[in-house]
Amino acid sequence: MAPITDDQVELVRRLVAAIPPGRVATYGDIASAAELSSPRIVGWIMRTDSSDLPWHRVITASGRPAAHLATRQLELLRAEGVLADDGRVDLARARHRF
DNA sequence: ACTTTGACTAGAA
DNA sequence: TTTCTAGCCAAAG
Repeated sequence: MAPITDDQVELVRRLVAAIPPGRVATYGDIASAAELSSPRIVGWIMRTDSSDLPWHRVITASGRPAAHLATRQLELLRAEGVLADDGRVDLARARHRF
C-alpha cells in the first residue's frame, strides 16, 4: 500500500472534527472511514496534531480513552453528556456512525 | 539503514 | 472479565 497521503491526514482530521458533541468514535472507525491501513496512524495523527480537534471524542475499541489521558478525557466527555460508568464509555449507545 | 516508540486492534488464553 | 500476543505503520533516534 502506498504511503499515507496528506489527503488522508486531512480527511482524518475532518472526520474527528465532524463528530458531534455527546458522541464518540473509535480509532478503528476513523481509520476505516479514511481508508487507512492501520488505526495506529490515527493515533499518530492525534499525537502529532491534536491542538485544533475534539480529540476527546476519539476512544479505543474497548470504550476506554488512551491510558495517559483517561482522567482528563473522561471528564470532558462527561461534560458533554457521555456516560462513562466505571471509566468506560457505552460504545453501543454513544458511538458515532459516519 | 536499523531499532525503538507509540493517543491501536482482534483474537487467544 | 482481564491480560497477553502478534500484526500493524509512520516518525524519531
